[in-house]
Amino acid sequence: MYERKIPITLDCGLDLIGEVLYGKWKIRMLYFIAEGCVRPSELQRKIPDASRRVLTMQLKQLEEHELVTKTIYPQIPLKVEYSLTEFGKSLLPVITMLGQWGDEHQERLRNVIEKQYTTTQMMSDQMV
Amino acid sequence: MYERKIPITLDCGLDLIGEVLYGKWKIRMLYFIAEGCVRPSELQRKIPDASRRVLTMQLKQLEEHELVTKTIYPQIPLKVEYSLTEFGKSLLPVITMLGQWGDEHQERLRNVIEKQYTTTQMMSDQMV
DNA sequence: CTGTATCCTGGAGGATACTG
DNA sequence: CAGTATCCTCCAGGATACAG
Repeated sequence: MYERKIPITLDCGLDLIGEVLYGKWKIRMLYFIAEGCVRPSELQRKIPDASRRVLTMQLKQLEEHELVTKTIYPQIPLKVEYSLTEFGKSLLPVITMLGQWGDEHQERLRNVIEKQYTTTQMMSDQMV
Repeated sequence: MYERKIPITLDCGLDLIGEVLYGKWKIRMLYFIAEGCVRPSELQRKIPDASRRVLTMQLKQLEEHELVTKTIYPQIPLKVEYSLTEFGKSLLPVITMLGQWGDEHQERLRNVIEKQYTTTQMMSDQMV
């Protein structure tokens, strides 16, 4: 029907990127680090819904995946900064595209998401 | 440091697209449907790791989010086909880009992922 | 300030068996 | 063939308290 416009290897590419981007806050963190929020406390402020523990964990994973670099300044109080590696920067266009699509279809998205939400609501209301 | 190259609204765009793409198999399903695997059984075959139940659930969500359309042919045995809406098709470039990035960095990705995996292994080995 | 150790919970997703 | 109903597991992520 769509005549295989997409080369098959993509399938595996999706796996791999999924591996690296998996984690509730990772994309956001990359995004904010790119924006200049390079210290954990800044990120924490930007993403208040995330717990400190998870924030740290996912930063560590990003580091293991070589998307960010961690720099420790041995001061009191401690100062830590994260920055994107070249590898990490190569991901920015992808993230930008994700965000742009969401942005461009903002209204429609809000509609369909809201609609689905209220449907769920109705169902749980009926449960009572 | 990176001087805010990315417009701030992206942040919300990321939320919205996340909402719609959230689900272990959704991106894959969209991808395969675009490729011409339009029947549930075909998708099931392409994604054998997914359970029938979840496959159906996520298809239903994609439908609610207006990314796919469901067509039922009242035959025995039943025949069902899914196809991308225009809205859904607008997502293809994004998916393609995701997959391409993963594809292009395939080797490096395999390395860092593998490395992290073995690290985890070592740790759980030490646990013993 | 940054990071770790514990404990706990929600809910996504799997297995299985069933209906139409 | 397509979909649903139950039941169950597992772990990502939150809360909290503490340490360097």
